[in-house]
Formats: sequence, structure tokens, C-alpha cells
Amino acid sequence: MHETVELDKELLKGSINLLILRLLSQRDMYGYEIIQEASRRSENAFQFKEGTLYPALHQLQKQGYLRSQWLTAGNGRKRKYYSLTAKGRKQAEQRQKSWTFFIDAINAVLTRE
Amino acid sequence: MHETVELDKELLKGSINLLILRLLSQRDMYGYEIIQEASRRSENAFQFKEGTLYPALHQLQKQGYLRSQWLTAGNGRKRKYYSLTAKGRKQAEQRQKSWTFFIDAINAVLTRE
DNA sequence: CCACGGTACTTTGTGATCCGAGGTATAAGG
DNA sequence: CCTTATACCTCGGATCACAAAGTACCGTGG
Repeated sequence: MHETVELDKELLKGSINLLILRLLSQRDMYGYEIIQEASRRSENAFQFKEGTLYPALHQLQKQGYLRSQWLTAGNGRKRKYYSLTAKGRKQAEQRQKSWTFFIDAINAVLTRE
Repeated sequence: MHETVELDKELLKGSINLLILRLLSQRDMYGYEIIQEASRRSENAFQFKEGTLYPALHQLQKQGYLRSQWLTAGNGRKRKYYSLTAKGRKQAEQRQKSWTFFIDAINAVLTRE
């Protein structure tokens, strides 16, 4: 019975897009895979819900950051693979910078006198 | 003409309560002061809006984490000072831990293979 | 052979949250 | 006086995470 770690829901907000873009900047993935991969890397701290991830993917695509294509795996399963557009790559970098900036700002408030 | 740094609005979510609790764990403050102090420490990265802060304070008080009292400054200005309750102090610690945990999880996803 | 769990995608409704905008009131300074 | 800064409050719109429910397919075990 391994302890389920509760991740504050509020803190999660706004980070999903960053994580999606960064994961896809390493390799193309399909939605379900993104959920599993984020979970694996964070040692189950993240358990993206489908109701969160899929709409986020659709939105990012509509904004021109992602493109998608259906591929059929060897076992016959159909998967919708997402990849970054050029615009998406820029956005991934931009979000990474915003992220660092954000963390620094929070830590400054938390630690400074 | 100092550059105004844009802080991604999305990333801000969920962090306000943490910042409020942590600032108040160092000393009692009134609302307007919290805004200024967060701005000062973060070198203007944070500019809490009043429409964000005051409802957040009210909510934290309703949840029993804060108590408030009106005080009149030497110049005659009335200010509503907030201070942490015992429950609020625990909550501040808890949120700090959640924050660290959250950052670690994000960074794990961002950097891990 | 079929029931079931896991895979894989989608959409709808709900509740929470940030904040722009507007309002009130007072003090200080030109 | 009249503006600016201080100091508080609230309403409404927009956004967002997610529970829930639905569809469909595959592999496995009884």
C-alpha cells in the first residue's frame, strides 16, 4: 500500500502547458503517453487527468503550437501523435524562461527579508 | 522607462495563498502592505491586484487561518492588520512543503530522461 | 467465448480562481 | 481645491482543472 502523494491542485494550474510543450520538444508523443510519461518522471506526483490533458492539447493545437496525426501501432491501436510546430518550439522556450522567472520570484518573496 | 516584466498569469495561480501565509508568518501586515512587500521582494515581478488579494484574505480568514484587527496608524489611517492563527501557522508550513514538492516534481518532468 | 481491465480518445458541466473595473473614503502635497 | 497615493471592498467575465460519462478497441483469464 504505497502512499498516494497529494499534489495541491491549485499549484498545478498553468503548469500543464509547460509540461506538454517540454515533453513534446523531446519527442513526439500521443496523449495517453504524455500522461504516463509525466507520471513516470515525477514518480507518480503527477497524474494528469484525461479531462485536463486532452482539452489542453486541443487548445495548444488550435493556437498553432502543435500538429497531430493518427498513426496505427503494430497491435492495431490507433494513436493521435502530437508534435511541435516551429511556433510551438519557440513557445516551449518562452514558457521555460517564464517558469524560471516565476520560481525565482516566488523564492525571492519566500526567503528575502 | 523601466521594463515591465510580464509574469505569466497562469503560473501565478495557487501561489497567492502560499505567499500570503508565508509573509504573515514573518510579521503581521495589512492588505495593501502585502501587495507592496511582495512587489518589493520580487523586484516588481509580482504585482498582486487588489481584486485578487482581498478576496484571498477573506477566504483564508473564513477558513480559520487568519485573524484581523483594525488599527489606526499615527497619521490617522485605518488599516486592517492580519495575523496567523495557530492553524494558519501549520497551514503555512504545509503549503511550503507542498510547494517544494511541486517544484521538484515539475523539474523532474522537465529534466529527466 | 466472453467478461473485464487496460488502452486511447472525446465532451460536458461544475466549481474554483484571477483580475479588470468600479466603488468608497481619507490623508498629503502642490 | 484637486490630484495622487493610500486603503479597503465587490461584482462580473474569463479561464481552467477535472470528475464523469461516453465510445471503441485490444489482450487475458476463467
